Amino acid sequence: MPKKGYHHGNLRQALVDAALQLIEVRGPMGFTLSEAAKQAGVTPAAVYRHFDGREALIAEAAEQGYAIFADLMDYAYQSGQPSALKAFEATGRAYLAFARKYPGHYIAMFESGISINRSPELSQVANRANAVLEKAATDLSQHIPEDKRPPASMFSAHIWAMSHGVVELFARNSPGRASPFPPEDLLETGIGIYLRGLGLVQPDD
Amino acid sequence: MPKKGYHHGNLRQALVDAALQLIEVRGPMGFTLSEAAKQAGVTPAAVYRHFDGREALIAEAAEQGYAIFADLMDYAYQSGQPSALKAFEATGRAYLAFARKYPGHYIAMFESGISINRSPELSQVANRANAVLEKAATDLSQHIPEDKRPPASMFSAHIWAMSHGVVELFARNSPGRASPFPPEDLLETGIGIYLRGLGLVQPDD
DNA sequence: TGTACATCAGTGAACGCGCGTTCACTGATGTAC
DNA sequence: TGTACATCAGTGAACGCGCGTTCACTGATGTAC
Repeated sequence: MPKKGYHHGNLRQALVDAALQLIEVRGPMGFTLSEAAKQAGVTPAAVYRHFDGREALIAEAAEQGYAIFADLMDYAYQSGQPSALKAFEATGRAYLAFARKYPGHYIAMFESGISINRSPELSQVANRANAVLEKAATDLSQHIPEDKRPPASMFSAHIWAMSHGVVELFARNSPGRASPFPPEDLLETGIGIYLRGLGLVQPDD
Repeated sequence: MPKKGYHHGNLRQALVDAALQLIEVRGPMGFTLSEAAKQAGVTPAAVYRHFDGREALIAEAAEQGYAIFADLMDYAYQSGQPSALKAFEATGRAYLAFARKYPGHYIAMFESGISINRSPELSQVANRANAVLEKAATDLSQHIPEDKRPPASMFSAHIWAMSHGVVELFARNSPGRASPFPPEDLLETGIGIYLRGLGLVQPDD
């Protein structure tokens, strides 16, 4: 974060980065605009040159998070092609990998309390992320006999819920609530059992 | 909340109740000691007659929540006996029912950031709640062939994760993130598919 | 039953603090001539 | 290349606010005699 004198050069992004780090360390509500400004080497008032206020800064952090998230999910999905099953499993892993690698973004997105409908840009990029998971679920559900096929959106909601639950309960440093299993294993086996329940993987695999 | 004059009568519990309501409305960090005191009809300083401070008040709310939670889970478990399957499914439903009926407690327990190891009493009652779910999982896993039986604690972690995920993503009023399905249905079907994956319910059920 | 007194729950004023936000300003940058 | 000037990113002082916490106090309660 080199300060080049009076003018910063790239303050906007420096503020977002500072916010992300603070959100990660202090929690979604422990984040303060003033501290983010200080960390970027700037007066709190300077923030207002780039953002409408505290909330707008968090929203930008979340928006960038959703963009990374969507890219990651999409990459995972592509990497599993042409197997619908492999693609689906890869997106599941990508979810947890994202939460681990970008905890600040993850918190801004899911725990900061900002509404997804705050701005058109935000809701658009959030929907893009969601669409990847739903696409993977739709592909996969083609392999289930039509009459016992659950709606793909339900299917993806199940996986999303389990992934999110694993992250929140076991992958965050919630003191004293550590699982006896690595979160990655927990999610992998959980999704495996779920898919077997759908008849998508063989009982003896 | 009748104030009986100078002495309140049951201020301690009134403060906990006020805290719960505020936590529910304002979020885990939006809660303030001063506001809870005001809502209980009392000076902020009066809180210190009953609690060591802000955190202790939240911890008490969480502790009461865990106690209710454990009772509810236990009741559900008992109500399903002697069928291990029915007992297990009932505990799953009880999880969501608790989150819906006691949102303030739920948030204090899982989203306020207080550590479960803050006090022996807290960790004890939290473990009691957890133990019920694990017991139900253990019972049920007896019906799985021994060689392909996952550890019961993994099993219960899966269900816990999915339940928690459904609550956080779809049962809370996260604006714009509403599921197209009622959370209860989502959890019911999700657990159903998972149990089928374990070979515990028949494919044609 | 009535009085004296110990207990202790709640008061109210005060504290220092950091917050988000505003405002008139200043000084670095880059462009026009 | 050098100068004048417009632009605008960041300053720094100030604001009002509500927070958690402390303290010496007061007055209601309930018990001993």
